[in-house]
Order: sequence, then C-alpha cells, then structure tokens
Amino acid sequence: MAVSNLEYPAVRTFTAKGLATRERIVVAASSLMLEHGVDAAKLEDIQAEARVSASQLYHYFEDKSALILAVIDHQTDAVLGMHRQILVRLDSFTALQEWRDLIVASIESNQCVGGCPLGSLASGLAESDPLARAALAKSFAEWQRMLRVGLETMRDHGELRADIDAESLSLSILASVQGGLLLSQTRRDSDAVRASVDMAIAYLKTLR
Amino acid sequence: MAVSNLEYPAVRTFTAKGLATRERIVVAASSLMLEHGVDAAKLEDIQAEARVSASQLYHYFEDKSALILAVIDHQTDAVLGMHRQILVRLDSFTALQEWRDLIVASIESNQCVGGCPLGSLASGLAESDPLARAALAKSFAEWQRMLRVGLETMRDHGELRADIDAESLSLSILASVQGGLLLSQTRRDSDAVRASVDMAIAYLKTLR
DNA sequence: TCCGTTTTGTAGTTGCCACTCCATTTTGTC
DNA sequence: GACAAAATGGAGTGGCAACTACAAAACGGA
Repeated sequence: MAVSNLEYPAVRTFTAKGLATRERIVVAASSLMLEHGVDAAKLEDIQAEARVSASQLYHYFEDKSALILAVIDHQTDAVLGMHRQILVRLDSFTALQEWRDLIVASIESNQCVGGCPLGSLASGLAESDPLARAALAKSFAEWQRMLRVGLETMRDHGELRADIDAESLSLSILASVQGGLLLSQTRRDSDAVRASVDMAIAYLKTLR
Repeated sequence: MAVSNLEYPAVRTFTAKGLATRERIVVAASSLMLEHGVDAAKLEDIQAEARVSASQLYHYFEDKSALILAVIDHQTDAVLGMHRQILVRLDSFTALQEWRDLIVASIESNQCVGGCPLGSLASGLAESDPLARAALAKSFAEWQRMLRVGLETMRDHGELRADIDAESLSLSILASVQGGLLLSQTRRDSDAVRASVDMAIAYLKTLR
C-alpha cells in the first residue's frame, strides 16, 4: 500500500540558520530545566534565554513534550559524551580514579545544583511521560554498556578477576553514581557522591 | 519584648474530626504525588480522592507548598518507620539481608512505579522549593543515622571490623539504595536495586 | 439551650502559561 | 530578480488549576 504524503507529510527541512536556532532553544531549555526542574521551566523563560520568539519555538517543536524529548537527547549526548572520553580507555584502576574525579568535579562545578541531568529528568518524567521514561532508560542502558565494556577491558587486562559479573557490576556502579548525585543534590554537598563512588571502587579492588 | 498575638496569632486548634480530615488529605496527596509526580498531582484530584471540598483543603493548608511539606513529613514517617522496624535490630548479615529483601519487595509491590517516595520528592523539589529540600535532607540524614547505628552495632558484635568508617559506609549504602531505586523506576525492573544493594552488602562482607 | 468556634459546601474568579494566528522578513534556487 | 519555502515578530487567546468568598451546617463547652 502506497504511503500518502498527506497522511505522512515529508519531514520539515531546516536551513543551517534554522538548525542553529533550534540548537539555541534546546541548549536554553536544557539549562533552565536542569536549574529549576522540568515543570518550573516556563517556555517564556526559555524563549528569553534563547533569544527567540514564541513562533520560533513552535516552528521547531510541536509542543513542550517534544522539546523535552529533544532536551533528553541533548543531555544524553552531553553526559555520555563526557563520560565516554574516559570510559573508552578504562583499562586500569588509575583510569577508574580519573573517572571518579570527573564525576565529583562535574557536580561541584554547579555547587551540587541540578544533580545528574539524566537522573533528574528520569525522576521528574518517569511517571508522567512514558516516551521520556523510555528514552531515558535507553540513555542509562548505553551508559551502563560503556561501563560494562570498560570493566571487561580491565578484566581482560588482568586488573579484575576472570569471573566477575560485568553486567551486574556496571549496573550497580551506575546506581551508586546516581544515588550519590541525588543525595549530593539534596544535601548540597559532594560528600555523598564521593563516598558512594569510592565504595564502588573499593569493592572492585576486592575483585582483583 | 512581649509577643503580640496579632503578629503571631495563636495556632489554629483542630478537633478530632478535623484532624481526621486533614489526615485524609495528606494521605490522598501522598498517594497521587507518588503515582503521578508532585506537579502533575492536581489539587482537584486530591480533593476527589480525599472526598473533601476545596474549602476544606484550604482550611487545613495555607497553599499547595504547605501541603507538600505535610506530604514530606508523612512519607518520611512512612518510609523511615518501615525501615526502622528492621534497622533497629540490625546486628548481623542475616538481618541485613532481610533489609535488602524489604526494599526489593517494597518496590516490586508497586511494579517499580514511583521509586522511593523520598527520593522522588527530593529530585522533584530540590531546585524549586528550598524548604522542601531542607526537610528532605533531614529525612535522609535520619535514615542514614539509623543505618550507621546498625553498622556500629554489627561492628560491636564482631560482625564487622573495628576500623570501619560507619559514617561514610552508611551514606554510601543509602546512595546505593536511592540510585538503585531510581534506575529500577526508570527501567520498570527491580534488577537495578537488587544488584546495587547486593553490591553494597558484598562489600560489607569484605570488611568482616 | 445557647453561642462561639470549627468544619464544610458551592460557586465563583484570577492569573498564568502553553499554545495560536497572521503578517512580515529573510533565505535559497532557478 | 522572481518565486517559493523557511524563518521570524509579536500580539493575542483559551483553558486549566490554584485559590477565594461567603454562607450554612455541625460541633462543643457553659
């Protein structure tokens, strides 16, 4: 059966300028949603921050939830991109320590405001936006995968025992990071992430 | 300087019937906020669930944020009350395992919806309601304290080494619980809490 | 059985904020 | 430079949800 372009109109095409505007909107929305929460971030404020008008915002996004999905993509790229830098060469406890330092430095640079961008989005949207929840589950899955591959590399390099359960360990370590960031965000104090990631690493050291 | 009762009017007194109505409202609000998120829980729905009118809601609470603070108190009592049951007699790895089972059973009973009531409230309110953030930080502190006392008891019973850092360990374990619950909520799958709490316990076992 | 206080019912109203409309300007292509 | 498509400006508007006004009923202590 032929696909009608009335039912499925061609996706809109954007010029370079348009894409730049779209990007400004997503960046502004990401920043305000992280700083004040998804619901507290008003489209009006996002327009001001991105220096666009209402018509521009709706030219690039169907509605607020479409914008939220774009923010999830953007934060996923930002967070996973940052972690990938270190995780792709995770082959030793020294590299693992660098990763820990990156996490701690990253939250301290915001005075613990916002917590983990992905964690905050997940908690705020899991019960109200099924598409967003699914998207964030995928983001976490990819994050966990990077960790798992790193642990397998360490294992293959003889830094970890051959019988470790990399799948389960990577999930647990990600949980430590997320929980530590949530507590740090609530306490406004980086001690929590620091302690919880250090515990995870200390446990890994018992598996050498 | 005498305190004027104009500036500081006497706190309102409630009858037993009034307190019961207030309680119905808090319970309904807690349930809807957990199920749909704080912002998505409309006062109108809370009224229907609690079978009260708008005037009743505003008779007992100044505004929505006052209700939110009451919900935090309520959930703190509920969650810490449940955990206290087990944590006060935390003196062995057997008891620790019971605690783990309690956490897993608790989230599974909701099909992983809502995650941890305190964690969800913290994440949703940390950046928009300073009073709520502070209240939740206190709740977490008390939760951590119960855990710390339990670890100290285990240590005193010879189940853990004498040189453990109970403060840091209790914080890390709480982070594992919170992170595990957040991931489980997002994934709709209790594997994450299970793995992360099990890792924390496995680490403790290396400290015997 | 009063009478003041607390509790409740109903019917608004108000402000905010996501979203729309339509005109105009800019851009890209032939 | 002509023409269509894309990008933008900016003043709306509509709906919804928090909150209010006011009066009636129930209650509780002399």
